[in-house]
Amino acid sequence: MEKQTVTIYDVAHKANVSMATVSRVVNGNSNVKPNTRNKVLDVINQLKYHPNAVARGLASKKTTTVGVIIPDVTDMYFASLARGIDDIAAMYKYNIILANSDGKEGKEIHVLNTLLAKQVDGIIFMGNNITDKLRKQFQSTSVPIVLAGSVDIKETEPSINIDYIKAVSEAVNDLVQNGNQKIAFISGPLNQDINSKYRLKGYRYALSKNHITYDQQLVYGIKHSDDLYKVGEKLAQSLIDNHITAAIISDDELAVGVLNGMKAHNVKIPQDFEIITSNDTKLTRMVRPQLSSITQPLYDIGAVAMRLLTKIMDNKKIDDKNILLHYRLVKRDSTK
Amino acid sequence: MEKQTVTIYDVAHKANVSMATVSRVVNGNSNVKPNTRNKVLDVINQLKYHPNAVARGLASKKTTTVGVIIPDVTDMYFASLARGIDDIAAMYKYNIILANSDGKEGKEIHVLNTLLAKQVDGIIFMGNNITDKLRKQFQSTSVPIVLAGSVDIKETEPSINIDYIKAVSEAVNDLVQNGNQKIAFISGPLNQDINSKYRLKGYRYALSKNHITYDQQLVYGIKHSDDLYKVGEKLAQSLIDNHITAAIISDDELAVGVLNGMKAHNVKIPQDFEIITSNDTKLTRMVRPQLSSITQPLYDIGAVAMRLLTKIMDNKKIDDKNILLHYRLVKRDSTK
DNA sequence: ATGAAAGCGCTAACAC
DNA sequence: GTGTTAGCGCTTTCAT
Repeated sequence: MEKQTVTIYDVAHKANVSMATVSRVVNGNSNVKPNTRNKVLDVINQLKYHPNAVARGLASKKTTTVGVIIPDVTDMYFASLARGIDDIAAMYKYNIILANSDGKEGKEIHVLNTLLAKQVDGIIFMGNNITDKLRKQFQSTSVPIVLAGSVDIKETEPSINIDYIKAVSEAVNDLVQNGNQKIAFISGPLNQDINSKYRLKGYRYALSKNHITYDQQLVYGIKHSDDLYKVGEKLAQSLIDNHITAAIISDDELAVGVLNGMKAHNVKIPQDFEIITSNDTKLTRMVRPQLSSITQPLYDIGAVAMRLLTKIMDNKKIDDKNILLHYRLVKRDSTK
Repeated sequence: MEKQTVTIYDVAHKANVSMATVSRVVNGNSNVKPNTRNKVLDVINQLKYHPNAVARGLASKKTTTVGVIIPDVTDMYFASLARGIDDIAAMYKYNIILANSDGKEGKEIHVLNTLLAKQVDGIIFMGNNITDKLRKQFQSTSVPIVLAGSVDIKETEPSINIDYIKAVSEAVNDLVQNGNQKIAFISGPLNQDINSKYRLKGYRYALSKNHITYDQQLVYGIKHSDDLYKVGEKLAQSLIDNHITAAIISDDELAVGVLNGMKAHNVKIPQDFEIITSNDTKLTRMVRPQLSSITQPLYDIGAVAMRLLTKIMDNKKIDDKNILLHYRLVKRDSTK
């Protein structure tokens, strides 16, 4: 009872045409007489013929699948991008192979190679850090790669991001305007470029603009952790001890942790402590007080990345390879 | 400068062996003299040969990829399952093609067929409702399918779930023990079996056990919506008007909405209103008060589903095709 | 232990 | 407009 596969040959045979003709109607090639087209279509229906994408992929050297490397699907930030990616992919008849990397270089490289082995037509990479080794891997393949919500300081690959430097700078400036002098910078690992070379830079820029001296003590670079929320929660004590009155935080879960941690210590938000977070995931609106945030067009970052990738895969020339999408600063209830 | 693909032929040629032998070493077949194996391995490294998975797929009729149909990756519940699925898939050297369906029958069927066209070796389906049409599609393919966190009232396909009836029943019983008489049942659409045939059943069972008459007025079946959180928030007024003092809620985002909605109306949680939610996503621990919840082993549901799928794909016989994983009731701060 | 050769199901020249 | 045919890169009998 193995489902006997019906191939293009069977259809051709039964319809009294050549395989080429069947292939043409299946692929919507216009060079087919309406008559024969219908005949073929009929047989296709009778036989319940379904094209085999693997065979097609081997013959045409295109799989209409793209690889998507993501640190963790359960991270709202990346999941939101992934949704944008998949929607646009579907729109262009692509499928995505999704692979979690935990942001670990080893996994990233491994998964990149299996994706390549599967002959994906393109790759969208998400990750907080592009190491030299990884960059080298990127460059050693001819398969197009686009970075989504992920910076490459060397900008060797096309990418979609927001201007993290300016965004953070604006946020910090806001905090200063509200009267804060001791503002914490809380982010993921500082050995990740996005934190040290972008966000922290924006932070320092805003401080200097406002003639506030940079204090290393106020910089919290969280090391890689499975549960940023908990880390944030535990940070509260130190924040209080250091007499800090505000924070710019790079991750929403981390920010929620800080928020709850502070509240647990009876610190009033925003009266005694202000928070601005960075990703504007739906979390920001679910906690109380709602978190003020840099807003990013999460879905669009993914969507634009995928759209850009399709262009590159189609060999269309692209004008801008490192695109910055618009961000805004949304004041909710964690700022005065 | 097109990257000239090096094939198994090139390796065979340069190593002075047949393609069959190269194939054997690549696939770890033991029938190769250590000597030749090493010779081949050497050449593989020199030539930087990488097997083409598409060609392999066509020849072997196995793609080592499985399709994963998910309503929405940005839904924490499903994303958590997806993570479990991918981890186990990776462990077994499978990749996953992830496709969002929005839980819409049309999309589900469409995506199922493109997955099949891509010759996936198996499929994991997640969705709140299995329609007759969908079930028919499932049955018309010989590709194994496993349902994860998704019930099929007819149990035609293998599935991994928790016992929703008992879980909800216990939760409601708890609410009654706490003195509540007017307990709302809040869930997604009641035309979805998981809500009407399972959860609601558990709710009614607990009520009758406690001699409380079932009141249709207290049953809130939310129609399909993009933003359950907002829906929940708006529900508060009605809950108050109906003098309801507790609720069992089927979705965490929905529950958070209700929680915040009630708080906005100055209703004290849990003193004046108790909430038990159902999925125990990390959201439950991020809001204040923290939500009491039925706890589900989210990651494991996905992991077990994938593991079961590998067994079926390997034609191993399976003992239990409809598996119920353990749940518990975790009392946090939204219950007395 | 190794090789020869026939496909896997389709596409893409190229010819007519 | 339609057909012929040579691959795409690999696995898998079947011999030896």
